[in-house]
Amino acid sequence: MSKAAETRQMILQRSFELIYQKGYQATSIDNILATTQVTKGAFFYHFKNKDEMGLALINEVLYPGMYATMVKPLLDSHDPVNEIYAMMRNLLIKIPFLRAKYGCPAINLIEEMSPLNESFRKALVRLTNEWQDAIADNIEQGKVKGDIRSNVNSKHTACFIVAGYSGIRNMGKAMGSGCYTVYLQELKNYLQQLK
Amino acid sequence: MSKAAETRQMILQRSFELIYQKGYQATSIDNILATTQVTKGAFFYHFKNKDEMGLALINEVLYPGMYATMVKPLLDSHDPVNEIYAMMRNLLIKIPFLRAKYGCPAINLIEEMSPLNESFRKALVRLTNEWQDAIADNIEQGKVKGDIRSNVNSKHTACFIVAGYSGIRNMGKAMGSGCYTVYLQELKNYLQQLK
DNA sequence: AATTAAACATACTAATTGGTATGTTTTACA
DNA sequence: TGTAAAACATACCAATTAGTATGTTTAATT
Repeated sequence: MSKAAETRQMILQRSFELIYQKGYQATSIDNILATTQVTKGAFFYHFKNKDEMGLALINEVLYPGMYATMVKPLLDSHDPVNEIYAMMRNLLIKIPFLRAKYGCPAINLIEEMSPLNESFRKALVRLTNEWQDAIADNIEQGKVKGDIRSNVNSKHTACFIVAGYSGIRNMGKAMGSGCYTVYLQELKNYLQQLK
Repeated sequence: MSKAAETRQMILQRSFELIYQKGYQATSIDNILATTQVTKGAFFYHFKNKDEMGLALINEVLYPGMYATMVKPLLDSHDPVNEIYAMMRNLLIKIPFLRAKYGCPAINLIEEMSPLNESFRKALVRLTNEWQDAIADNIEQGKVKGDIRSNVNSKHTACFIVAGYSGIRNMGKAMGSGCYTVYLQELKNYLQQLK
């Protein structure tokens, strides 16, 4: 990776962390410059404006990260229901970067920016759909295997599960991580009942 | 109500609508002044600062509104499961003020302000808990009546339901109101299975 | 109706915002 | 190794921010 590409990457990474904790609009460019030690000239050489940086951040940092932890574990599944649960448990309590107080970076961006920026919205819908589809595919495989009732609507169920995750991330911000374990218990019940 | 009280109430009401659509931090005081036709002197006569106004807004506008639509319909329930579903359906698709694009004002505030302002967080936790408790009480009544299995954990179930609502409000921002009906169908399944 | 405090108005401020104009320094390559 | 373009640095700008200082008007009570 060239030095310029490294600078760009570093700006995206640090901005991602700042925005995760403070929100997109509340994170100023000067704020990013201070934590990256990059000058304004360098920043605006790499990105036309703040929103273009934000979009790059979604596609180049958020998307790969979420694909690895949310989608990949569900592909070529052997034990569908347990894999969905394990993925969720991993996501909620095994990734040190994600803290209850700050929620989930993807959910945060959807919440804050979807109504304000159409480009952001579309990029974030893509992430959500990919996750939802992976969950639905997983459930379909469970149906083929006979692990899951044939009258389960996989897409609807996937939507319900995604909503649950999104919601518990929101609750966690106000209530702390305690509600994660409660949620996981009920998720297990819900998944069990699909059998 | 005295004229001063009316002014104060009007500021809170209009601010509530603005903040609902743009977010708390993105709504400037000048912005509020423009839509209320109130001058800066009047604003700062009624509120010490922006955050105090925000807190008043939570307690005096958000709280009563949400109590009426989310808590009250669940008290003294005759048909627990159906009342939870009806409340949710009403909340999601029967209140014209609430639009999918802008989500739920309470959820929005939790998401944006919980990590940033401890007073806001506490006030919002109170709302959430009150709703969650009303749902749990409703389920307990269902257990007494024999409508709901005795091995259902009412508090956990309530948490799961609240998370679901919060999450579908988030998804609705990105995907539109279509996902509401999908969610409601799966919620019905979930509630049915508590019987 | 007179009075006085409550209620509101106007004009300002210092700090911060995203972004630009105009430089200087690196770095890759001929 | 010379050179041109890529990569970065500095100094600025106009607009916006929350908040204040200092007024004037309105309204409730005697």
